[in-house]
Amino acid sequence: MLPICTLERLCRIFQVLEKYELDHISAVSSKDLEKSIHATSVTIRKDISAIGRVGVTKRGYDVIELKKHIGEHLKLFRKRRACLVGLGRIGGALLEYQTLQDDGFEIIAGFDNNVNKVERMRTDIRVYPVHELLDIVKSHRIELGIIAVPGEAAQKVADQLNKAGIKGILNFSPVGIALPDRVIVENIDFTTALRILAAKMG
Amino acid sequence: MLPICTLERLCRIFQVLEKYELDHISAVSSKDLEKSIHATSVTIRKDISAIGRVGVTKRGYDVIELKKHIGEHLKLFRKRRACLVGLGRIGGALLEYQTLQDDGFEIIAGFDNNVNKVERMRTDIRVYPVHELLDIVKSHRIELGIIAVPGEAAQKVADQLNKAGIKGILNFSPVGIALPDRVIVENIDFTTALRILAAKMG
DNA sequence: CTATATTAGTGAAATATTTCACTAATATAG
DNA sequence: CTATATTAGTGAAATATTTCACTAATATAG
Repeated sequence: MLPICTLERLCRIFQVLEKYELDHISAVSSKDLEKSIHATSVTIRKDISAIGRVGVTKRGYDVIELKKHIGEHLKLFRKRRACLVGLGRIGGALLEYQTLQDDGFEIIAGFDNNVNKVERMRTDIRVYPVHELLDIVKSHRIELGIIAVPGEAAQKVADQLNKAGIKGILNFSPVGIALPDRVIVENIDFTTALRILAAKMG
Repeated sequence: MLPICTLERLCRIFQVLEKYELDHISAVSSKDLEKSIHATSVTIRKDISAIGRVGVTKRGYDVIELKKHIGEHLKLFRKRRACLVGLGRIGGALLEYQTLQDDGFEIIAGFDNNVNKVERMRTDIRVYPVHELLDIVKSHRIELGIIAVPGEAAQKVADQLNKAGIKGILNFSPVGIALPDRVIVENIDFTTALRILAAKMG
């Protein structure tokens, strides 16, 4: 198994490569990646070599090839069926990210207690009331849930998603959610991120 | 110096303690924190003991006291003057987080190329066009910048903030920004977070 | 064509981080 | 009151991660 930190850096490298690709830059060295990945070149080479070598001496890595290589090893090209719970500001911001639709993630359903919210959204995902979550997630075989509800509702939503057999959760709410280890949880918490930043600033 | 990972966990513990405080729970054990922090109790005890002991055998930690203790060591109670660049969906969502205003962060100015955006916001921060960024950040001695602009504008904004002498940046744009080490950068990237989640899901 | 510089790859050493295995303290059950 | 269970704290061991120090390859300058 790949170390978690390697896995995280590889995802970030993947992200950066996408930008290089758009800029039609064909090759990139581990040294080039240092600044944007915030790791040393040797760490980056170790990370890449952990999934098999693809670099060329003196030229670096072929952008397209490396991206493909990382994507395959991390199974990033496999379409993931996802749902979005909570269609407030953050939920809305997420739907605007078409990258998600482009790249591996397919948001199949939205949930909100106010079903009319969909009318204000520029998207065509189906929106359901939260009490239908269990059924819809099961019947559409959704494997990934994005929680964008207020903190006080997050654990309840997480429990529902868990009950429906979800495999991973991206949690935007400011409270940590507790679930069995079977479910992978990634947190994105603005306030904590700001505090970490402040603490690092000293 | 505190290890980065300890520092990050302490920030998360701080966050969780806030919730306990609201629920009027007076004491918490390292075991209780395990699930929400996603670390073992012994790691949590090590983290806490790294900033000086405050626990009580058999009872755990006093919520209020521990929160105060962490806050002081991490200088989380010091007001930080911040600005927000980009008032689109994400910027808007951030402004709604009153926690930021409550707890250590004071958003003093907003920047957007469309200055009229302020009218749609339910907030009373002053909004300026981006070209005034350098002046405003300097004159208000803002030490922290939040970048919530589209990827293609992020590096330019980061350079401006750097030039204005900012100390830390919270970057919501999906591109990594390159700055001298003097500036602490913390990234929040939805797509990468989803990919990390997907990769961990296997 | 040759020397030099740059770059990937990698085993080993160094460093960082977590976990083990224990002690000390004390609340609680009986 | 006594035994037990629970919890914090912590040095040492174990593990994970990064960095060092090197080799091999090759593009580029001259």
